[in-house]
Amino acid sequence: MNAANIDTVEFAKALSDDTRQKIMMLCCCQELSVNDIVAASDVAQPTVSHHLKILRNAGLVSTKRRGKQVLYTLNQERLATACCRVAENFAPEYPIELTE
Amino acid sequence: MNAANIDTVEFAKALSDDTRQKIMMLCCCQELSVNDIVAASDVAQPTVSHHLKILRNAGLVSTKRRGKQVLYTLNQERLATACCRVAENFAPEYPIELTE
DNA sequence: TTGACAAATCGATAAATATCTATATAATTA
DNA sequence: TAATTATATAGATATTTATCGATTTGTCAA
Repeated sequence: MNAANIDTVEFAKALSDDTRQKIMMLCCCQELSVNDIVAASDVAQPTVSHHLKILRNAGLVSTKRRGKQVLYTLNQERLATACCRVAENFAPEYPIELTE
Repeated sequence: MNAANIDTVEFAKALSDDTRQKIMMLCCCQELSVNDIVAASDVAQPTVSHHLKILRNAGLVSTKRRGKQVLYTLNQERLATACCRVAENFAPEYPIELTE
């Protein structure tokens, strides 16, 4: 009920944009508001929201509201699991594991 | 000189299409001609060639000519390496390793 | 060298997507 | 409640991409 329901096409689509990868790097290991991300990127606020929605639909970010702000953070576990799933599917001869 | 030069956006773009993932599954663990792939898929030959070109540019398939045919096979090592690279970048708290 | 087959490229078209401005919704504060 | 701030959504536009039919290029065999 976790690794099982990863859609590898949706996962890859979510990853397949430079702006989104930048956003992902930004909110990796920390919680950032949308405005924080806008300030750190070079696109407009609605564009950031658009990308965050795609990432959220793919399960790659989690959200939490703090007052007026919505905080986003990268869902690293999901991401690592999805990477393993892709490798399982397409590189069965090179087994990959989540260490620890 | 291997893991280093993986462009994670190019990698994700290559993965981010249903038809391409089907093609990848087909030529995983075996060498297939373009016609073999066309026969096993539901798209036209130029479309298959188009997708193979994208996969080849991303280093995800290797080619070999056999007479009139060109054989394609999935580059599993590259794929596994790319998955690890993505996980390293975006899930540093969930270290992943190529076992063995 | 001509004919046949395999794959790649070209050019056109349609669908998907990234981006923006304008506006709506949500939450807080005066 | 009205004003303010933060985010999401709507609608428009431009770019990218997937797809196809037609053609070209490459390889082999008669």
